[in-house]
Amino acid sequence: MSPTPPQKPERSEPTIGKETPVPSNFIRSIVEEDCRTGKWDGRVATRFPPEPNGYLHIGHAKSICLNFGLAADFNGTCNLRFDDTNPLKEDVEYVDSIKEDVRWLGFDWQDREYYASDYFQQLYDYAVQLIHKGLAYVDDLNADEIREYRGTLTEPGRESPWRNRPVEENLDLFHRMREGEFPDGSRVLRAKIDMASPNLLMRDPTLYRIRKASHHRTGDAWCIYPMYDFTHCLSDSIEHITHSVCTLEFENNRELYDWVLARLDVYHPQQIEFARLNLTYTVLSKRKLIALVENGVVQGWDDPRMPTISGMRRRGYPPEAIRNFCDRIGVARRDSLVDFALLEFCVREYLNRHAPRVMAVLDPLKVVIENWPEGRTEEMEAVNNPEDPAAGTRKVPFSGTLFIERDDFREEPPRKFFRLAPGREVRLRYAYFIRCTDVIKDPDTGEVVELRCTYDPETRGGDAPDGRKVKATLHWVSASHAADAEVRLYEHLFAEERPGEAADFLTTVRPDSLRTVAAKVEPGLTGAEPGSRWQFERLGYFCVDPGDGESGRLVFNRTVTLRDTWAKIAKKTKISG
RNA sequence: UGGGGCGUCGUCAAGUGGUAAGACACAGGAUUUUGGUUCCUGCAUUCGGAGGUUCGAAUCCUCCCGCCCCAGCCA
Repeated sequence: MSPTPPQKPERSEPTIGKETPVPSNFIRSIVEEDCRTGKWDGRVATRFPPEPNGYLHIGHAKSICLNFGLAADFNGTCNLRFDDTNPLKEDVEYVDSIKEDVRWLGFDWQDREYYASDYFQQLYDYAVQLIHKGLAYVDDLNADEIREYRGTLTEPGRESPWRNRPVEENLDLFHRMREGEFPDGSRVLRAKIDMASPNLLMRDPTLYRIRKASHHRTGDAWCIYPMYDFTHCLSDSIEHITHSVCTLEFENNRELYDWVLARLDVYHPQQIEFARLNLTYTVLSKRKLIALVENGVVQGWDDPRMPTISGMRRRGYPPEAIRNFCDRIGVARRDSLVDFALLEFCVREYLNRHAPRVMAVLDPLKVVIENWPEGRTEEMEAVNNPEDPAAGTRKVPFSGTLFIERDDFREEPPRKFFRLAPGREVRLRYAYFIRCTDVIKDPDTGEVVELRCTYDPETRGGDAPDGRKVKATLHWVSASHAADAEVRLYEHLFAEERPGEAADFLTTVRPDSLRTVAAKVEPGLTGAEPGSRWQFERLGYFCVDPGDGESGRLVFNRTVTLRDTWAKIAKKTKISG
């Protein structure tokens, strides 16, 4: 007998459009006002400027949705620009993953893929201009000395002895820095601003440093590299960005950007800062995420427990849900910690409407129907998605030997436990009512190893002609027809709501964030497409692992559980599940 | 204790002088062949605190308190 072919799995088509209108926020208001007054001639040009030194995470998604969303809604453009000014930390692996993730999230930068490294010559020329104007100088102080001279939060800094070198000497030295005449760390180019500024970033910030390292894009063409602050504001200027949206910690840098752009007398975008995203039970700092990967706490950047876009993709989070989440959390200037439950809500909301239902038993308990005709198999008709009539129905084989969920049986049922127990009758979804007549245990361990039941032939499909009711409906799988699958059950990676606040966040990692079980799934799932998303009825949403499904093995990652009212009752009444 | 920011429900978040939206979470209840979904209902007499201005303040003023960011040749 050939099993029903897999249903059409739920898959996301990348879309640029919004599912629901985006709630407004102070940045949209500014953009709206600027369009109204014609401040930028009605132009809206944003950009998403990642450094290719790590994978994108949900915090980046907030910025991506904001910047691309602004562009889409105001008929503008959003550039993808890599701020790749530090060859020591950056790599093409990261630029590739970033592009893939932005695309997967549903955004399109068309031909506007830029790299700060493409501006190196122009940036160099700008630096020379500053030197000409007496606004930048080559400093021979080393890193330690520069730090000493900088002063502290409460004390002004001191001027470097090299600060007042003649322009010609600075020009010559800077040129020779570029030519590779000096070793790494021996000299830097600094802006000549104000060593007594209360804003430390204005105390003669470094503009260029010597780094004889090859760059993933420019190779060995350069041995001096511009600093982020100098590069970033000028890159925005070069690209004629109108609204340079960034996170709050760059507010202090704005004074420096204003200084650079004003002294160079170039196009001057408007910077607007917003609060970065923080999520409960997770960390979002690049440093900490790298630590998780490098310490082997997780299996890689795309481990389903990671808050990275690639991790969430592998976990089964649909891009639509992530976008919706980003729209719901809002954009404001106050520090915030968003409840992870909101993300899960968005995931469930989307998956409820789109994921086909299927039956799978994660912790199988054998059930033998004693009055079932020997060798008989029936095809039960099951609804693919009650939320979507167009999803149709499928056939699921039923026989006299089944598996049900071990959690669905209790020898001594506690109060409010509606599921199977000795003598009790329940419904098997889309099949028959069954009644438990006997419990078979392992004589040594006392563990329940099998249930003997009888079925009522009158209840085919799940309704009793005599109108009698049952209080529970259980999912099941026919033992001889079921397919084997490995199912990975994920929990939060961290035990603490704010792991980042622990002295050592690695100590808050849960040892049980991943549990792997051998499950029995309905035969139609055989050959399910990698990345496809399903609802295992009564359990949760699961996604076929895109990577580990080779050699015909079926591997599912649990995306998120269904809301579980029983678990809440059980917990509340101190009944262990 | 220099400078820059921020403080509205458990968590996000509207509100910009006229008498506290919405969402998540949570708690009840209805419907249900997923203890799912859906649907009702409840959930800030109060906006970090104290004064003041005003007929009227979360919104204006003053002082105070708390939290975040900045001392990379990282971004």
